[in-house]
Amino acid sequence: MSEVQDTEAAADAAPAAAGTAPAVRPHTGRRRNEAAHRAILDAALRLLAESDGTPVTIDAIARTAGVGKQTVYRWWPSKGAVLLDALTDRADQDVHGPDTGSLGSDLQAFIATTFEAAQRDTTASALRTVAREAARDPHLAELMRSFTAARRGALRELLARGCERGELAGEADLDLIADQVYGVFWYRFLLGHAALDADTAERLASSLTRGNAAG
Amino acid sequence: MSEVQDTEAAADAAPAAAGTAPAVRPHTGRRRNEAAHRAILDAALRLLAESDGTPVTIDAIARTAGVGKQTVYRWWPSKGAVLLDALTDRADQDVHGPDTGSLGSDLQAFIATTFEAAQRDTTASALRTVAREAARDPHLAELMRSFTAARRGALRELLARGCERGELAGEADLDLIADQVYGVFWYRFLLGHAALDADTAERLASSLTRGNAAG
DNA sequence: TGTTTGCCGAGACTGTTAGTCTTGTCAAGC
DNA sequence: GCTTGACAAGACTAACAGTCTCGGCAAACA
Repeated sequence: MSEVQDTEAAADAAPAAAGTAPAVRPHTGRRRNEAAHRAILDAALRLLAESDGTPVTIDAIARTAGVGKQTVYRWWPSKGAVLLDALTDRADQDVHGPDTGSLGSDLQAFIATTFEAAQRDTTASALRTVAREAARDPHLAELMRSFTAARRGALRELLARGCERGELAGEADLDLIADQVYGVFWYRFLLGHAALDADTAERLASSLTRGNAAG
Repeated sequence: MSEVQDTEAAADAAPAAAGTAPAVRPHTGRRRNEAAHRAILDAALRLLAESDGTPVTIDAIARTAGVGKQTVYRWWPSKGAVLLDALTDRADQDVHGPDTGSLGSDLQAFIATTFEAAQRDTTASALRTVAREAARDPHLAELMRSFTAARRGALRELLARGCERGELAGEADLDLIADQVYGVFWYRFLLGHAALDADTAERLASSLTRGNAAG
């Protein structure tokens, strides 16, 4: 997700003919400071986790990281990009559902894991804040869309395996089932009117399995 | 939902004893202009409907309504309150689910109606904008919470009827079922990655009915 | 060693918007 | 006619995203 521009990658290109575009030349000057990069991500994550719902500002991130604002914008194109990068930085990027051989237990494990991961203290507040910011920031919204699409895709695969095994009806709408899972998750997560606990995960999994079973 | 302060309502209270709070006295001076109130709501609704995702500003509402900004704040406490009021102004406030005697058809009708209502051109854009604003505005978020709670309550009643009739298992989690409906709805409505059509409503209703049937 | 290049921190600056405050006007009642 | 309080207009404040500028410093190279 980091937007590091690699100037050196093109350094071995042939020199441009005279009179055309300026010659590609090797990188010179001071290099980007990886420590600043990390400090920004760490600061963003900490502020996100500590946020009580109020938006996290770029000024605060830069100040906390001991970094100039311009440095933030040198590495990321917008505030949203920093926030989402901070959030996904340490999370497994390749989501992989469990594969126990039974749809019921796979699904329940997947849902329970999702619920649990979002409840972890540092994550919950950060995720909520990012979701809130995404509502206003089209750039972040796009990043969130691909983020959620990846998760949904993993769940869909899990469901497809169940379908192949004949545990789900052939005409079952896998996308709708996935959206029921993530719909409940986000709805409860953002409104906070009801729990997202292991018991809920179990009920949800069994309701979905029964509701879309073959036969 | 209008936050009209009714100064006159307390006018017939007994005069305060000397030395305590100032005496309640009848209203004097120019009265509030009901036409301005309506003009603001109409302007807000129109701007919400026309909004292409960019936030609707108070300045724009006031200018469109031909009204001073202060007048807006005289009637409503915050921008969010105006927006939600504009949105709910014409909607049925008392949500009532259908009652055909069969859970399956009741549920399907309820979901289909919900999906359909949200798709109406003027509503969809307005609802999306209000949801986006609610993400940043705690006051509006609170109003939205009670707004959604009312809808969820109507759905829950519908489900409770089905439960009494024995169409749902006694141990079925009615709140979870309701949250699946509204979860899918908001998830798809806000992300826009999949349709909210009559077919989806039917599949969702039947999946929920089968997944939580008695026996 | 000295020069060039480009990142660095610091912070001033611009533009936008929510919400408040001010001013002069106008209508309702006494 | 006087008092009261709503009214339109718009100046003002405070936040915040994102840009720009500046002097400083480190990496490569001559």
